Amino acid sequence: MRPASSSGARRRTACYQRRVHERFVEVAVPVPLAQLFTYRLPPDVTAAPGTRVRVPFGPRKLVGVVFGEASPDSAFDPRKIKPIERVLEDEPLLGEPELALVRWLCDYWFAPPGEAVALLLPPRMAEGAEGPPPRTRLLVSRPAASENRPSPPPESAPASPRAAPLGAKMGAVLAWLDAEARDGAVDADLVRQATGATLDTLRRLAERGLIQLEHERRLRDPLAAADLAALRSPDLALPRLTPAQHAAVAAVAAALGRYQGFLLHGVTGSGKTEVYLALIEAVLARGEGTIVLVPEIALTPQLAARFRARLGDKVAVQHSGLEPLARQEQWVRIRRGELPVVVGARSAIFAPMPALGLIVVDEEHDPSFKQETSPRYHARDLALVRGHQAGVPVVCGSATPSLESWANVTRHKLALLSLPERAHLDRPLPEVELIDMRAAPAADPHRLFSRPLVAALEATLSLREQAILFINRRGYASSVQCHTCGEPLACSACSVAYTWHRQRARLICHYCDETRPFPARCPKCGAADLAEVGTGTEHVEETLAELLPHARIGRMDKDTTRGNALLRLLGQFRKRELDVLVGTQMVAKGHDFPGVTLVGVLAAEQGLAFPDFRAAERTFQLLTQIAGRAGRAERPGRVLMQTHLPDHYAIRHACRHDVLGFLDTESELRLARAFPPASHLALFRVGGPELGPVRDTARALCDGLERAIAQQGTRVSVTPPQPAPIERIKDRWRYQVLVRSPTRKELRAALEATRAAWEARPSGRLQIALDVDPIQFL
DNA sequence: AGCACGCCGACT
DNA sequence: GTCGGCGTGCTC
Repeated sequence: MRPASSSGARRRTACYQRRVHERFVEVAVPVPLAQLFTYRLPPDVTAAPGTRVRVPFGPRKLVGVVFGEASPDSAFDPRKIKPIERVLEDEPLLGEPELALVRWLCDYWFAPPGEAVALLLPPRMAEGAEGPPPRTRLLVSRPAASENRPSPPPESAPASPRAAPLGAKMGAVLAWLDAEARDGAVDADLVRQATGATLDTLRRLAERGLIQLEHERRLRDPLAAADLAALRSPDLALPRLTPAQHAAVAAVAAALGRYQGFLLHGVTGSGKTEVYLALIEAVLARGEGTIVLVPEIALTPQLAARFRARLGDKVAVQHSGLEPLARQEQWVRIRRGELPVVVGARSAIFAPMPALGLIVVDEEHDPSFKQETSPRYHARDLALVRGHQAGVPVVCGSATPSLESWANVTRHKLALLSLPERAHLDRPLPEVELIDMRAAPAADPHRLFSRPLVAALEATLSLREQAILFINRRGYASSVQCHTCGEPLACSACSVAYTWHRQRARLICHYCDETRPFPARCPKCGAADLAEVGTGTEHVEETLAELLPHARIGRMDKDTTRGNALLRLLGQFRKRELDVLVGTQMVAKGHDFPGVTLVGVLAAEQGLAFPDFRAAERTFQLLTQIAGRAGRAERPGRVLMQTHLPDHYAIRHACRHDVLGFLDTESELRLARAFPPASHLALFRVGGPELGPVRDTARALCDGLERAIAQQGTRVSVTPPQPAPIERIKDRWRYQVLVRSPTRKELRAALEATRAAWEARPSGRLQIALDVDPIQFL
């Protein structure tokens, strides 16, 4: 022991004690920076991980989330550490499991923690708002006693306000109530609408005791009862499982209570949903909850309705169009355990489900599970992580599994469950006929329809059956070209041709939404020689109307499904008020149309030319899904696929419904070309208003990566900077650098080593974005 | 992402 | 003479 003067020792002790009592926490602050910030906890203040705190951040105040205790050996200058200003709640809002999931996300996708925690909170609460206020509605009723009560004596009339003469509005309200709502209460809004009375009138009536006003607390129900009735499909009530379904349910049920990943491969119509429902019921019986992830587009209320019909009001539905307050309220109710089933798109993986028992990812191959804006993450992959962390099984279902999941089956990371037969349908999958458009006789001058397809449509209609026509392009023409100079009309802000929308009579850029009228002359050469090129849904609809004048035709694409129009269209088609539905890939997803016996595909090869190594996979999945739409009820189905590329393996395998054959072929190609799942990718996107700096930044990034790789001696490779397939969007140039590695570890090492280069914001209005496991390459 | 600071052009 | 353009740097 070192001797010390008593005063010095005392000073040291005091200092030491002060430091011991000082506690620091790491806070995720809502800024796009890939780091946590350390704050001092004021004395006697505690903030467990998952608590929201208000903190000073530069010149402003922000609401962040406590991630954990700061490590004492933090390199950050302790004098610069600021204290937390306020702790927003006594009990942590977020649980440790959810925080662990977000930590994993940040680590794997290099995402800013501040942006990632926001995924865990409903919209307003991330900004510091309190929990959702209870929503009430005002109810109006006549007091029961008033009917028998004698009218007030006339002599008291001038003195008592009760007896003051009733205004016309007041009288109308009373009359209306007596007529329409003798017993029970009515929504005040309804009364006001019917009688034209104001809230003030109602209040005055209430003061006189002539009516009664009361507030009723009500829950926001995202799925109105009306939708349920309209969409209930007739074959819902068939809970008997086929042997294959039963085996799948048994396998997963046996794994409840521990982690196990499953790939449920079931052909279209094999009843995967029935398997999910049986499992969810088993999980509910254990007192646990289930998260069900569905692709964005499949969030047609149809699936939700089916879950509701079976599971009642235990189901939370997360809909992208859900109002913030409704979403907030659902979040609270899920957290309280009142809604043990959550059905939602990718963000539902963050649902605050207590006692999680199972996670289901339906249509696991769907690209919409990948978020394409920061924080970029893949919900299917996160589902497996959450399942692993929580120790619960995860079921990924698809008729056309992704190559990634298929590889995981091969590597024994996922257990394969197969539903080879269509359930409750004595029909095999429909026969698919390929029509080689290079040889087939055309039925119309534009050669959109082959004669066999038109004949099949006529036959279908004459039997009073329905058809779906699939063309994966919206608008009328995919471009407008000058015959004299050959230039297509292009958007001024994007390197993209305008799409011609004849119905709106506008040329529209699908990337920046800029529109302009169809010019009389070519803006380049002045010739009045502009011609439509390439076919979209509008053109198909129009041509079909000419070929089949008596057919009732509906069109379903992004342009016709604004707001509630999608539901209306689906309802009309289901009720057979339409004979033919022309549409983009929307028509392929999940809708169950019992009356459809014919499916026509207009350009099966469309999409194969995409500059994306998954182009064949996408096309195969889309065609297989479309083909599965035919003949789902009592009648056999028929599929006709028109194509100019009848020999392509994606099309051939789709025609034979040969999923395993496609997966084999494609797996080998991926291996040969070193693309995922045979390798791991990361994509850097550089964007900015001027080409030069963008290209230079991409170049520098590339050089830095190559130096790091050489130094590390790994097998990672980097492509030279290349313009993105769409080189310019919204007046910004776009370049990309692709990093490829045989192992995840080596990929990460290269990315980590160059962190400083891509994390710091480059000068100017340049930006660098990193996308780990990219899906979208445009 | 904000927000402040700072250094050069056209206006009350 | 100022108001304001957006380049640059920082945020525990």
